[in-house]
Amino acid sequence: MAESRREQLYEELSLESRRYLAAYVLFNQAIADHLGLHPTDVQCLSLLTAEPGPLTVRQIADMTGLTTGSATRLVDRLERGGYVARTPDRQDRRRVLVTPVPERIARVTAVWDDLGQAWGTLLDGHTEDELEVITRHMRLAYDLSHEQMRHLRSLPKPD
Amino acid sequence: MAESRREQLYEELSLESRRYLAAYVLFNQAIADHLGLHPTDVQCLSLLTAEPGPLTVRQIADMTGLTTGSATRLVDRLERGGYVARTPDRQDRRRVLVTPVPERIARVTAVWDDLGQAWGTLLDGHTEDELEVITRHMRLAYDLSHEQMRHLRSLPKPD
DNA sequence: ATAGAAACACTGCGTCACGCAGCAAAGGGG
DNA sequence: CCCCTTTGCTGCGTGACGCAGTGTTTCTAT
Repeated sequence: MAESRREQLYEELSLESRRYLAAYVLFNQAIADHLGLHPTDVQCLSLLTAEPGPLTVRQIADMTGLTTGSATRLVDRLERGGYVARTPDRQDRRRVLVTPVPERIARVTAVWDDLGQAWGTLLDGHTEDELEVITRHMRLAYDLSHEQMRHLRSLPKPD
Repeated sequence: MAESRREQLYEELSLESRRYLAAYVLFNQAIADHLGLHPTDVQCLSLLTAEPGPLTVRQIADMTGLTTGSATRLVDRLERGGYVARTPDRQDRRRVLVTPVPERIARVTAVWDDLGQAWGTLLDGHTEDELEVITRHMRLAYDLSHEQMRHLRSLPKPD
């Protein structure tokens, strides 16, 4: 029966994605350990380098799920470590722009690139169609999770 | 040229997976917030329910990346909250088996199921082949990340 | 058989990331 | 001009975490 076949595929994907996501958390921790940073810091650097322009403290807070206070402390740590620099925004003088420092960031990206190479060989085993399927799925999952988060936050807490 | 086409697909997937993973972290936090738990606790419950049998404290420590001491505290919290129960292992009396409490866990899975339904409709948009492609990719990425972690931990820290 | 080593879970202890509440400065709207 | 919001920063307290050490149980080697 085709129905149970699909069910089985759903079950497999559910299980596999959980393992996949758990592995990512561990992986992020390992990188942070290796660099002497905190997982949150690495996450922040990942977001910073993924964006084209500089980010404000508030944007960092939103993207990491921290409060603005904690985001300030986060930027403090990264600035003290020399990973980022603070720049006042001329348009809106309330804002502070956080820009990555390329030379220092290079240490982090060096680790990523080293690992990215192995990742590349993994991707080489995929056809272009398959790559598109995976990318599309992640984009959909991304959109859905954001939608779910809004839904979740609008709900009352069961306590 | 097909080469740059592939490069572009790699770039897209790289970017999309980073957003995907960042969203997962936020999502996990949102669920934890909603339930009045910590992200680590939710992660642990996710792992517990994903496994068929009970886990030992050490296994939990390994799967979450915590020390055994912190894992003990984690199980303490979950036990106090009524989510899990400690059971001594008869075969190896050093070990403590941690089993989820179905009634209490139901609260968590209820959230997941509610979200899983929306996830289901997302998956309905995929063909069976596509599902297999995605699952396979995640399994490969899982294996690779574990391999990389071993590699990373064997390296000296650049400090 | 028995001493030594290893594994497991647990417990003080100190550190520090985080949320909370309050603050001043800067922007936007009536 | 006042009011309200937004932005980022700062005390303060909490608590999750790593570290190191303990007792108990299991494995190993001679």
